[in-house]
Amino acid sequence: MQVTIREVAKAAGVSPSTVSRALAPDGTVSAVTRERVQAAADRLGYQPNRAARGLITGRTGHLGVIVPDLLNPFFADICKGVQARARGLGHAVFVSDAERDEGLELDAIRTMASEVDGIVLCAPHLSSEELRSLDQITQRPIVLLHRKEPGFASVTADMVEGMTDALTHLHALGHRRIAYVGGPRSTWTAQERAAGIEAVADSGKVEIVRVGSVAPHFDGGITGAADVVLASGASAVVAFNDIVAFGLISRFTARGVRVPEEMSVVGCDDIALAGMAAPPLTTVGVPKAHAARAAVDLLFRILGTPSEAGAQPPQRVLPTHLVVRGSTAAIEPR
Amino acid sequence: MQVTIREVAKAAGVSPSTVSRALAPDGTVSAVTRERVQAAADRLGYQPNRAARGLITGRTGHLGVIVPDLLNPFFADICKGVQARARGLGHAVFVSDAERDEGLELDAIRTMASEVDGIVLCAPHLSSEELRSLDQITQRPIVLLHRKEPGFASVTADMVEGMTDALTHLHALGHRRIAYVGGPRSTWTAQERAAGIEAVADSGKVEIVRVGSVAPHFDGGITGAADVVLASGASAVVAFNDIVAFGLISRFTARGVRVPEEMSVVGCDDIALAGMAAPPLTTVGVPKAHAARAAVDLLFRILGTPSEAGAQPPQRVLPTHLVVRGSTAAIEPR
DNA sequence: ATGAAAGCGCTAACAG
DNA sequence: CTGTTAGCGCTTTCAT
Repeated sequence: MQVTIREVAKAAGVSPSTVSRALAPDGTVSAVTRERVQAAADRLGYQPNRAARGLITGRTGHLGVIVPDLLNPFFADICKGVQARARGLGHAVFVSDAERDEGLELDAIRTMASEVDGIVLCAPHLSSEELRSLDQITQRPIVLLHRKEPGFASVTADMVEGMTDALTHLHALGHRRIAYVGGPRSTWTAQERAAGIEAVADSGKVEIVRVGSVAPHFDGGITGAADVVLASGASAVVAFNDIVAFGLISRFTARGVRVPEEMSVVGCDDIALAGMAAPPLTTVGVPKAHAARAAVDLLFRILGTPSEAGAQPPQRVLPTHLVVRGSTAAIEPR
Repeated sequence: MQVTIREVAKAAGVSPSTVSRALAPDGTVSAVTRERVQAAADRLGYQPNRAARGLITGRTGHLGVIVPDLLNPFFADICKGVQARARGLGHAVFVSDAERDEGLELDAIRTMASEVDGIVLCAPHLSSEELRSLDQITQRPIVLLHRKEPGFASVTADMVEGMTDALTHLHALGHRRIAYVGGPRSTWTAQERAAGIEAVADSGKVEIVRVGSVAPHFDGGITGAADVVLASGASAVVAFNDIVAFGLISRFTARGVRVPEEMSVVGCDDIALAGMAAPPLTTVGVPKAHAARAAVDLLFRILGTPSEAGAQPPQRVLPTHLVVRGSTAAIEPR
């Protein structure tokens, strides 16, 4: 069936434990032995059985990542980043798609908890209470990605900065009345981004028209929001994310409103397809792969250091970068 | 740390082996004992340790899925499908992104093999020989997704049908000279799709202009291909996939060629964003989630039945569906 | 129907 | 530096 450590031991003429040590990064073995064991292992195609190892070390060598929806390229990107970094650190990763469902997010965490060393969690739908309660149950460290919560380690993007840049950019182009189409109100992300907008609105340089909240996918809800934007007299619109921005543009185009000549549109996330759209989308670039890698690194740092009870785990905030493309333009002089 | 079977045993006043039997679906225990054990397990919040179980049963309860690039929504969709079905069947899934690299595809398979019950493999970059050699090594069942290979179970889409539909659609719109921009020549997928095109080309109803092969992402290579298409005198183009189609459209637009008025474009895959683009993309819809589910089901069927040596494992071919949107139109009368 | 014992493949003491 | 011993948590003979 599978080549075990005993067979390698026999082939190398040593004991199983010596093989174990020779293959461990910090095992105390002579260089000669290590080489001989390594050769035998390679020749036999030995793959250590992580389950057996985990049984004794308490480490599974597995990481988990939970996202609300893999169909959203934003999260696919995150999975890719987590996976790449984890591989670099010798860990395999379980991916769980929670289907934008609060219950499934909880389920996924509980199921995973006993099978991984730690979890990178993107769970915008979970309430703070649920999040907190869960920390008691799963004894595995969790790093929140794109969500900040007291008592949790996290990696987030500075959305106040991002939204400020977006609105400043539009202001510089002459726009004074700007619509904001928000995301699902119950999600942390939507609240965070809306807060970013409000922070700027308070400055009074531009007038913000708040247009409800839409589901972050391309559908009827967005169509309605687009019509509201059109009726509002705004000359530019910032969308909750790129997908929503695409939906708005599609509707504007259908209504004969040209982007960016008659309406500037700014998305958020900078998913890969943002640059491929017509017109290419100006958007608030949120770090994805980078944030994912940072989250994994944070997880490993926590795994490496015994957590002091009561201490606030590290929270890392990454910068955003406004990516100016073709969907924004100077307001037309009349 | 974690509640083990011994603690449950003690709490229920029975032996560990009885707990094991009581909790197994087909364990031979008296109803009373089972109930008592169940109660104790629930009370203590017992979660069986899959690693320990797997060590003895040889089943891990894990599945693996390997894709060439999670950033391509096509594969993200597949991961989502695999994950959803696996969860329904009580399995967690490892995802591995091979970064469009043949070596990493092989690595991923080997690494995973010892940790999963089976693998859903999307590996367009692997050669047939590598694939075959690998089957000898990993004793775990593999289901090929969107690739067919003798000796392997597989789930694929009928690309001859898909390409036929695409070209028939364009023919009906009056197009007679149609370009085809192919994908990376070394990949199975590109060969398969090109073959689909050739099957129709042989019928002689339309003239096919074969335009090189491009990497399936939005970049300079596509720009060049778009220019070749423009110079070829074709009035329509079929692209290897939707991403390439987006790239072509972008270049056409930049060159002042209107889509679909002056150039019809057909993509392939029907990724979620195909319908959100401007214009919305006409594309050959390839089953993704459906194929992913079928692959998982096939994997479980194989796991459930002892494989007969030499027998050709099942190969399932799914239909495609042409999705007509706004990027194709009747040729303009002159 | 239940308990005792023997490992699955591996690592971590403990000797030597 | 290396071999021997003893399990990790669980299932599975084999007795009873």
